Amino acid sequence: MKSELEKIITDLVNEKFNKIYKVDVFRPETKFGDFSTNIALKLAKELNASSLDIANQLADDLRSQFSEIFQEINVAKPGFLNFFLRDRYLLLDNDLNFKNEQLKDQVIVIETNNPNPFKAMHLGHALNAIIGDSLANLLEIGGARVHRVSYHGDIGSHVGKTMWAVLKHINNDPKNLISVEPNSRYKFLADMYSEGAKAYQADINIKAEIISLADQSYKLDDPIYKQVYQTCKDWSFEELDEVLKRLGSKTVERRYLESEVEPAGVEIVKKNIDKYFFLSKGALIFRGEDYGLFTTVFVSSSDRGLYAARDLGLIELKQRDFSPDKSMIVTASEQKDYFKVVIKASELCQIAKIGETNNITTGIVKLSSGKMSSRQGDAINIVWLFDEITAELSKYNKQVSQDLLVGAIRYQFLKVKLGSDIVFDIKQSISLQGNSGPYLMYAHARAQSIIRKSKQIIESVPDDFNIEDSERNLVLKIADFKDTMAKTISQLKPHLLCLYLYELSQEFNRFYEKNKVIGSDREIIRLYLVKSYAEVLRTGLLSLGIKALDEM
RNA sequence: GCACCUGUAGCUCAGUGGAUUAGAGUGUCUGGCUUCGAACCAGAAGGUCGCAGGUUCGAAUCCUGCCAGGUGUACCA
Repeated sequence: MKSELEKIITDLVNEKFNKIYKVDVFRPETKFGDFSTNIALKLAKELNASSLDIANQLADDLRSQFSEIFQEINVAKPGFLNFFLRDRYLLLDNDLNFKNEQLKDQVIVIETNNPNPFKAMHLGHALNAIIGDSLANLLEIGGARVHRVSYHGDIGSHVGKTMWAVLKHINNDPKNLISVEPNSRYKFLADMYSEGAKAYQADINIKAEIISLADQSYKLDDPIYKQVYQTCKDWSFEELDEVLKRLGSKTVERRYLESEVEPAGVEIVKKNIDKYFFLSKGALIFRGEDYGLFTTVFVSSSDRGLYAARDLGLIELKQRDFSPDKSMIVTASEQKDYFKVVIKASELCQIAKIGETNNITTGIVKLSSGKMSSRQGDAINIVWLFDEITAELSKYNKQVSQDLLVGAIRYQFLKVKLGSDIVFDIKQSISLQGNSGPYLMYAHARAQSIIRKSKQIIESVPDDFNIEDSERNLVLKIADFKDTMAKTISQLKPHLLCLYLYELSQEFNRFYEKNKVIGSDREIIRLYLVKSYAEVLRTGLLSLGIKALDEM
């Protein structure tokens, strides 16, 4: 309805004052009206006239020309126009098509997760995966042709740390890997990494050993090393897949590994020597300062492609595999400036079109209190969070539904503005009350319960549709869905949708408290509202990767 | 040092030009289940919107300066 109103008023203003203005209509506080516009205030300056006079003129014209739409039009103090619509114009727009002009038919490749094998997946990885996956959903809904990919570090120092501890643990005999129970492999690798990381810090001789083992991850020329490495890598991905599934993320189309993109990256750098890359202290560097950035080493003095070269290779491979119009890389904000360098280099080397690659940055997950056990270093293992939330949920139900767990975690991470740091407080993060996933799920289950129990069948808008005061706020909120969704997609900000769905559910709960549906003489109309609400909530949650439950 | 980000209620966060009382959740206090699911609802208390100027009919929101915190800044990713 918002856009329709904007069009009506824009046309009127253009005709009346012979000027082209884009009129904005917004939702004011409910006491002022259903919709408002400040166009008179803006016109007053241009026309050098009283804003109240202009508002009154517009109000008169709208009243006489569109009396079937407007119940009432008020002019308020500085010059606001406030509109109250007739009931049937408040109805939900049933056309739930969210195709976005900018996204339509665009080929977009997006990295939806990037946890490393050979170590545990921590909260930061989970945040990254949840956001990446949800953004991919939104892009799809907006009409883009989305390719989900992932990228993982299977070479380098973290591999050395884990391998050192693993080899020690199995006495350099791959056969001993059998002693690790299949369901404890994840924990095993996490422990091995932790042990290796500690030893690396503590002992200078072990440090040298680990560096050497890290080096082997590139060459794999030792048969025993290779076999153990391969097994652990396979285990890692089996476990990562499992964790990602538990997070509610969709599977990726293509999994890229650092080991495979490194040669491609080094080749690009070497092709562009003395053009964009220069030899300095034995390393190949990119002089970022020339572009307002900073110098970055792409190939080390020992002729190894560093992460910048790998990212360059990755960009090329994605280009080759998908020829995307847009490529999105989701990372933590600490890599923001670094990616400006890589993207600049990729554009200069003509691997990717200018503006094609975007780095979307998420915040960092921080801890609110230092004293948190069951973690290594300062990284909390995501599995631990699963267990904590499951324990909290089981206070209500013996059987904790996987969908509810997914909803709790995803909502928790998505409700904060994309890019903001998340201060992780365990108490708050497992809270099932207030602005939380379970709150939304609960409100949905309540609505479904009414729908199940009512004997009335209603598929479309009741003929004699009208609204009572106690129902009005819910109707207004439902009607906001389309705009909210459009905004969420065009700005790629999931928190806008989260906030909306929460407020929507609040309105539903208030409605529920005040109005009896079943047995009421307004049962048909109210049942229609309940169904509309449930449908909007279900659709909204689904786009965030959360399945609304009918019962819980 | 330079660059970017952040600073809103005890805590965690929305709100980026609009409406005499700046919004949620949480925490504290109070009230509400013989009535469609109380993982809910209603109410109270709680804020110099980091500080100081400026622009504007109007500023948490825009501009300038300052203060505080975070992140990045050549061979880790």
